[in-house]
Amino acid sequence: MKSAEIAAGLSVPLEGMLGFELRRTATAVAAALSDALEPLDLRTSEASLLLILAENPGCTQSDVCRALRAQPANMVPIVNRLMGAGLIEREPIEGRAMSLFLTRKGKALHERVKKAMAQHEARIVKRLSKEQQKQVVEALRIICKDACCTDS
Amino acid sequence: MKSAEIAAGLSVPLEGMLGFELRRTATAVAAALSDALEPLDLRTSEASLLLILAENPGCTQSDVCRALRAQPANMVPIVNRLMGAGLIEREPIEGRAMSLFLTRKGKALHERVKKAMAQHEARIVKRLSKEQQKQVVEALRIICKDACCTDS
DNA sequence: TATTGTTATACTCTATAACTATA
DNA sequence: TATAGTTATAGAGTATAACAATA
Repeated sequence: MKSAEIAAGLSVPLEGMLGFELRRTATAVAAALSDALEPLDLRTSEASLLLILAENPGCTQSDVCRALRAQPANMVPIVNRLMGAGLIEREPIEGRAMSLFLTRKGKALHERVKKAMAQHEARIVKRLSKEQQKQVVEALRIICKDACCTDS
Repeated sequence: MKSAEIAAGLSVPLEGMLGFELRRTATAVAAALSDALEPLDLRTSEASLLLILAENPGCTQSDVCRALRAQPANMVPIVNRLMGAGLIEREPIEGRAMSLFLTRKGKALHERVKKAMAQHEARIVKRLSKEQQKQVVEALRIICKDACCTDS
């Protein structure tokens, strides 16, 4: 007796399928994170960049792209917005490559981002044991690999 | 030694966080499903509607919305496209409510959707035991609930 | 008046193609 | 030529507000 089925009176063949539950949960979690970051006036992608730059000062945009498996084109507006907000700065290094750093303001905000992220994470895993968390992350990585590659 | 870190040369503080792995995996899985449905000229949302209508002939759009936790406004283009393709039809029932059905063509395509969905699902869980699958789905549901509600 | 459906709109993430600049 | 970054654009999902139609 699943509550969703009762409420809607419908049989939902998708319930219980991993792909469907995955999407539903990821959407809910993303929305929650978005809410948590709103007071900081940051989007998820922007907050991720701050976290990465804090741990990897001086790395380039393409470094970040590879790390996040993002498209270089999609990094541009993110970097631009953070630069506009005075949170990060760039220095040319080699070729067209740009080295990225947090400004003092960026470092200060990063501390708040870290806190917000940790709270968010704690909230979504609060009813899972450490062991369960580890298992889920491991399973997600396996699934991700099998979904990504056309491994015959 | 995680491969992503080696490749990029970056330390990615997000790796291992449930929220991040969730988003990454969900994105990859969604892309894979999208590819799997492309030969049928269906998007994920459209395929989901076919599945639901096959099991709940005669239900209304708002029934579907509640079942999928979707916004009514977002159902309109989906329903329109499937009607335009001759896959579903509607009958007025009560108030403004419309009863939705699969056409013969829709039923035929639904069979192919079911097969494609099953293959997709099999692909993404192929390296997980039944037990693991169950655990992951259960964990996802718990996470989803805790992310959704502002449960103090 | 409450429910159902519709329109219009906007934001985010993701993706691609075509381009510029530099070693 | 290969790499890094940029521009423009497009598609898909999700969200809200305002509206129309019907019991």
